[in-house]
Amino acid sequence: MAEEHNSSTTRDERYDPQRIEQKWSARWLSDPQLYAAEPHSTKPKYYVLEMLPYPSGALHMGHVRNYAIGDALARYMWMNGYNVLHPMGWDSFGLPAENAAIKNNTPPRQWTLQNIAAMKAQMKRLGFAYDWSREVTTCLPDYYRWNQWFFLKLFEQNMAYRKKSKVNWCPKCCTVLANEQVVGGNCWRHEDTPVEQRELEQWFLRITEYSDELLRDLEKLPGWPEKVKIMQQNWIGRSEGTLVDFDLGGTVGPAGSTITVFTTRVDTIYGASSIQLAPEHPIVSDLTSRNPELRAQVDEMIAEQRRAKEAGDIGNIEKHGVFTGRLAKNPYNGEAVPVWVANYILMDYGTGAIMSVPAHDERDFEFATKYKLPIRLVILPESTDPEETMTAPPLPFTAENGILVNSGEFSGLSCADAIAQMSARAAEKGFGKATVTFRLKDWGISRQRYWGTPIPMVYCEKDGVVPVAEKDLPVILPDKVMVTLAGGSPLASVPEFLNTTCPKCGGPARRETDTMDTFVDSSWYFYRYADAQNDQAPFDSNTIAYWFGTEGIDQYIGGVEHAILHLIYSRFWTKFMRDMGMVKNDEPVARLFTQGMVIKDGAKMSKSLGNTVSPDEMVARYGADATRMYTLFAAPPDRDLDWQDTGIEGIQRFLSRVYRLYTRDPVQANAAAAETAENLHILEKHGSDLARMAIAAPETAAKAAERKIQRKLHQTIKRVTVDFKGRWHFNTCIAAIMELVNDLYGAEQAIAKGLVPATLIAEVQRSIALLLAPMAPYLAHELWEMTGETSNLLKAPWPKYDPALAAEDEIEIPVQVNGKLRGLVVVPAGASNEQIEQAVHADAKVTAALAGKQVVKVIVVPKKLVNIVVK
RNA sequence: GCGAAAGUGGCGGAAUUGGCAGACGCACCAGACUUAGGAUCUGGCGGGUAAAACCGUGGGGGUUCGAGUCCCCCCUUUCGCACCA
Repeated sequence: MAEEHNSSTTRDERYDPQRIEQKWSARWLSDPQLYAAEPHSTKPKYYVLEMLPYPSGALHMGHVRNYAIGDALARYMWMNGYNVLHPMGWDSFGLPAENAAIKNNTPPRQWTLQNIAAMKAQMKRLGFAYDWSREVTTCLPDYYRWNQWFFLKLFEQNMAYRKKSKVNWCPKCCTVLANEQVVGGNCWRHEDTPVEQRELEQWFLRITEYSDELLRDLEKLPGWPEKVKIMQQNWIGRSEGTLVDFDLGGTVGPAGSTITVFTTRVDTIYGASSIQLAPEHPIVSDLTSRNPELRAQVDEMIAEQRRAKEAGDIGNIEKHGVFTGRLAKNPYNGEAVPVWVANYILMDYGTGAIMSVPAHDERDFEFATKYKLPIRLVILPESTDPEETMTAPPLPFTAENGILVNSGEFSGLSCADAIAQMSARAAEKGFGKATVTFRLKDWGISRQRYWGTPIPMVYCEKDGVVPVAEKDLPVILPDKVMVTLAGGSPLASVPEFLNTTCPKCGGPARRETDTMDTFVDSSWYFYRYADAQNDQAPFDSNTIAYWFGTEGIDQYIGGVEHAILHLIYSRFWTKFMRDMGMVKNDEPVARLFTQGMVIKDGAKMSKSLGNTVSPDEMVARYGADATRMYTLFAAPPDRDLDWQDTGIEGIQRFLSRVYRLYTRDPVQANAAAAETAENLHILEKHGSDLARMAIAAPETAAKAAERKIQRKLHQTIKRVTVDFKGRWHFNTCIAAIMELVNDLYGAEQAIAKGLVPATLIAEVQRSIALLLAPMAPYLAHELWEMTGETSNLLKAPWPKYDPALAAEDEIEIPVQVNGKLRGLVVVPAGASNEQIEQAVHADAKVTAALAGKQVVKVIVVPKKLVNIVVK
């Protein structure tokens, strides 16, 4: 103890992040208004948002990186005079809380709130500048009651409906998953657990109502990564095609029954040689009703498809099928074609029935070859040369531009024209029509779990399915629940919850016991931030209009893993709210940034690989500033970051060097400079121009030293500003500051000798504090104070550079001969081309390289380079 | 199979529009100061050479006075999609 006190004189000399960070942390925490957004302001607004975490118990490096980027941006915008909204919250419903409850016998609520407290403390220790007065915790009734409120609105608008259907079931989660939550046939949370198919009664939201708009409006999002937009586009999967009815001739099932096929290539229909049905197609049961052997084969196909789907390699199964013995009539040419059932036809796309055109589709070709079905060519390649006779292409010929042949009256048309005319014909004759199908399906939100928002519906024997009255919200999630993973919704075992009265008739009724998908919570949480305390409505529309404007959140930052799930649901929710008149913006997010992963030893950090790095440990060892700054320095933010333990030490070394620039004792520095004269001569021997000058002409030397530092300062401000604002290349911002610091150390002798005015030194010190403020806020604040500043650095104006001061007096021009570097000439910055050429010809190295050669051409690129072409 | 991104020293990465390839950092080497150094400072650091020449941005072609950067072909890695009719 005593020793620590004794060392106090030297303690201040050393960069001690723990001491500095504790000091500032205490100050920041004592002012809850510090990072508060202003409700009204004359300043321009800026809403910067990072994806809220799931409160798993501890932040990982991926979080730190994500939040370090957002925090740097928020702080930068504050310094640029914006009214910044920078909130944080907790995506706190979900399965891990239930698993933890089972494992540790801790109630989910308690477990979750403990985790939130722990992670919030971590965030505060890291110094992230959040407006905690707007904190959103999705598992608390004051938030989830609005989920329920929205559900009622959706129900009113017929946008929420109940349907029995085949759904994805994760046996580990013991609940249903949305299509978006199935990754390669497996559960998104359990990547090695195949999803099963179950038939269940479920609540769905009609996201497909917005299929077209969700696709079209991607064009309104120039601030989104192309990659994310393409992923969404693929997910929505819009496909234009034609429905065509093939008549079964009344031989099957109800008289006059038909099979409707969906095709994108109706132009090839004269080449159709069979109909292929999905094994689960409803008409198959009619077709197989008097043929048990056929039925058995179909059942085996269904089982096979299910197995393949669960194994995630549907698409690789070998194609096979079985002829049903029936024929169907092609309405275009009257031809009767055989009806087959095939294992490669999927019931959940299109109509579950296709026409098979082997000549112009690879899959059909493979199938037809196997079963020796006719392969009839009906499209020929479009010839570029009109003289050339059209020749038969190799099969299958799947190009989409060609000319129809063997297609009756449509022969001779181009494929595009034929599709239009043939679709029109179908509509006219009543056997089909042009149509659009989507891969996107309605969003199933029922979950057979406890820890989620109760769906506010009741079931009454008399009145059926009845919504809970708005005034009775929230439907509170009961605390006392035995959570188990044994099938069925845990809430069904809580009589106090389950048994209620019907809002309509007052008679006995049962509550819905399923809870909502947690992606409901995250679909609109960022609106709640803008008006988090509102207990009358989810939010006030005028407040939203202020923070969202017409384009949405100014900058959203998060991982690309949410490219489809969260981001498509959020877009849907915004469009629904807009149609309800609640918001004016069409899209929730104007600009999206997806940062790269944090990896180590070439792999994503994971407990199973044992390559995790604990933020707490890093903060304890190197401080929050170094930890944050390293995540910004090690790679540009959009790329994966390869964590290196020695890398963060380099950052800490840099911060120490910066700190020392402010603490260097002038007396000691002067003592060090006592040997200046001698040092100058040593430096001169090392080739220091400044040293040479200081001996020969002290006045000129002083000017030169001053100018050199001043120029570097302004160049640095410029580089940091441009890279920060324009490109988000924090790594090069930091590199630029490092260069400035290196130069200052290089000028140590000059400074010690008093060649550099104290005012300039002070300006440099203030500027470095300002430039570091977004990235290393603790140290920056300390340095700011050390320069004698008393204003709050958080909102101090970002430094400006003077282009005139940043400009070089002299520039070095590389000289090439035939494109190879042969010399370097130094000319005044404003030198004309003639002057440059003169200097070039005066250069010994260049003239040597030119000796005996004939100059063909001299290229002078102003201020850049000279290239002399010789023979 | 389709689509996208990437490939630069021992490593992470610079090079904004075609103009000195390798900024900055790590690691490493040498030196200084030290009782000591896992502190700090100075210098070196793509290959090659005694020094040059020369060779170098995944490979091969091309455009250009000049290519990491633009064009064509190919290879590798990562990610996304995948019987989507």
